[in-house]
Amino acid sequence: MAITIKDVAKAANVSIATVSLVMHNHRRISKDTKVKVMEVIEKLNYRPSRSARGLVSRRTGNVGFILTNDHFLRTEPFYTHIFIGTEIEARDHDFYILLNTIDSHFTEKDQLPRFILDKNVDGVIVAGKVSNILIDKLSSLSLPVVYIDYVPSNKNSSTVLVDNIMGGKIATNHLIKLGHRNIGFIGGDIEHPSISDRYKGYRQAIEAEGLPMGSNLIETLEDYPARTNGYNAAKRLFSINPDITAVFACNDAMALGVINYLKDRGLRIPQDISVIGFDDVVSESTVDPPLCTVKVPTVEMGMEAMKLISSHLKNFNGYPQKVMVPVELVVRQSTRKL
Amino acid sequence: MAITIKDVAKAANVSIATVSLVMHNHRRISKDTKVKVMEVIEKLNYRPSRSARGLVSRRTGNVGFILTNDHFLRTEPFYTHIFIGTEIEARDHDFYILLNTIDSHFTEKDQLPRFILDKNVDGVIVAGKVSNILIDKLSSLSLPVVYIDYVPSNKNSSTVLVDNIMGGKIATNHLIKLGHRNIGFIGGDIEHPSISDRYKGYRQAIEAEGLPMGSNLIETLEDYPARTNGYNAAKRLFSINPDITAVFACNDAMALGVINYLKDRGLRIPQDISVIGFDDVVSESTVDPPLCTVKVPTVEMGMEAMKLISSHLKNFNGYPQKVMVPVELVVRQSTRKL
DNA sequence: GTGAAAGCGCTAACAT
DNA sequence: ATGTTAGCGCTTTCAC
Repeated sequence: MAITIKDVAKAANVSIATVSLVMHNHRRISKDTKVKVMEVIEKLNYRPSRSARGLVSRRTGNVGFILTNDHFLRTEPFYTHIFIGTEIEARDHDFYILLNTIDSHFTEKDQLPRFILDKNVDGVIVAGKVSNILIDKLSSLSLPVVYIDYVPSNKNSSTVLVDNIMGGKIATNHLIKLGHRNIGFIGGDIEHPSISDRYKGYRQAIEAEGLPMGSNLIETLEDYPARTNGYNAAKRLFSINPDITAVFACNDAMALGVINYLKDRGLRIPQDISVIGFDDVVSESTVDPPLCTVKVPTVEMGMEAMKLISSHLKNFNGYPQKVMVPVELVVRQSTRKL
Repeated sequence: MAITIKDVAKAANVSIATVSLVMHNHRRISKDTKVKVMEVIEKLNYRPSRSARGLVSRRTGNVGFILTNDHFLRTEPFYTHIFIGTEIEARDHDFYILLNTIDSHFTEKDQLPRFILDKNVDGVIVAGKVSNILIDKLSSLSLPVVYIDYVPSNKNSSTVLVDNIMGGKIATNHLIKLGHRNIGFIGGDIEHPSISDRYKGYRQAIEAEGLPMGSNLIETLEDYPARTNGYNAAKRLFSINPDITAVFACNDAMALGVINYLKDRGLRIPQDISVIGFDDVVSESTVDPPLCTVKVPTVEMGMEAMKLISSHLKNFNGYPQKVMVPVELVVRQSTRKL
């Protein structure tokens, strides 16, 4: 039988109400009793029952984490690292994270995640792009929601976003500083806000330098960014403009595809062409040469989201907040000075 | 205010006890009332409160998932896929999975996962190799524990294991069938049961065929298997025995290292050397040529573990069970007929 | 076969 | 500043 609040009360010679007040460090408790009770709690190693607490306080102490299954099953650890970030931060806030993957094409007919139907979460974190139908359903729920790495159609939610514009600039400026003047951009679904922002940063850097930017330098496909797409995009890009000396791929997966294509054409990286990616999700030794990229602090993003949820939950802070996390250039051997 | 058991009872014109009995499909309930109550539950969309249930039944409805943080943060999705498998299966058993990563070098001083200290789980799933100290602590806890992909020092626990011996045989036989007679094995930490079993399978296949197996064909390093290890191991292997025509690497990460080494030496794969890996965690288009490997059904392993925990929890089935999951050859272009 | 009622461990309103 | 107490929603004896 586990230690209950009664055991603590008895051992400390106070009422259970006092113990409860101490646990929530209520102001109207004398220093002395507080210390005394705390000592007993410590000694008995008392942990309050989450069920009992939940029953009376109508809080579960759980936070739901929603992710599309293709995002979770991706070989790149981007979203799983965000997930682990929420878990790490949750420890400090005494929450537990419940994961639920959903179909990427969530429709009107699909059920909401089980933890919502079960009323088993106090708030929800959504990572990555999800369907507007889901977003609408969530926002009609009066549950705090924090979006990570995606700007929901419903604008007044809290978000944790990557500074993609800055990242696009940083990547492009790196190439410019290395002396490149003919820089290709390879994007995925340009409708995706992250991709379009990275492209925006690229444009800004190019224009700031007064470099030429014919439309032949941009190649975007509608499909989901993936290596094969990167391969095909590179093929098209170089057929349009063979004079390119450096490529900025909108993410590492595409960059790998670009590298594969260039290698197949017998070109060397970085001697013939410099390549830079985005995300830093590729293990350094997987690809030869190691990929120069822009690092996204995935674990920290998860932590930030958890902090936001927690502040919404604890302070009844209803104002949506926006957190923008910085990115960082990671120089590796896939780029070189011209 | 959410629907409670009282609302259902009132609407169905029965007592709350009856509703509860129906929910647990108790035998002593007449068909008629059962149908009637079920209809009301359906109509009102009633979901019992997990807190209330937990309070009285002393069950949380949660299962803990323990993983070392380096396993979770690995770029290969092996353990994250196992994790998602437990989550998928948990839906059918009405459990929630709580994740907790721990340090790989869990010592006497380290705290047990928070969900255990909080008594917030009914059972625990442990994936991958963990320290004996943790295993001992867990087994002294009177919580059902299921181990995935690792044989705990404490032998009488339930386990979900990969048929590594069979996998080693399958991989080696594939190479033998292609005409290879001089086949190298590259292993990681041979102390690790998975690795040693794969090696065992390799030996069995080689010996069954009456092929020579000088000790020069085996190269095991003590370090954790990783690409750099694979690279260095290949270097040593080929310096000892330059006549090898095919390499069986104990996992995909090592295989990538082997491929990198061979490419650096100017050898072509599979024309000059065939390479086969194990695990199938490398995206097909990441490596050139696509890696032939032995697929481990990771998601299914997670599902099996959840089934075991659930059966232990629901049937008070105390007998430890062992589930062995089969592996499967995945033929891709990194091997060829001699 | 069904209902009444006790009680799980806790919080919070109200008493003192 | 601390104690008393009602009651959160459910399961589970025990009556009937």
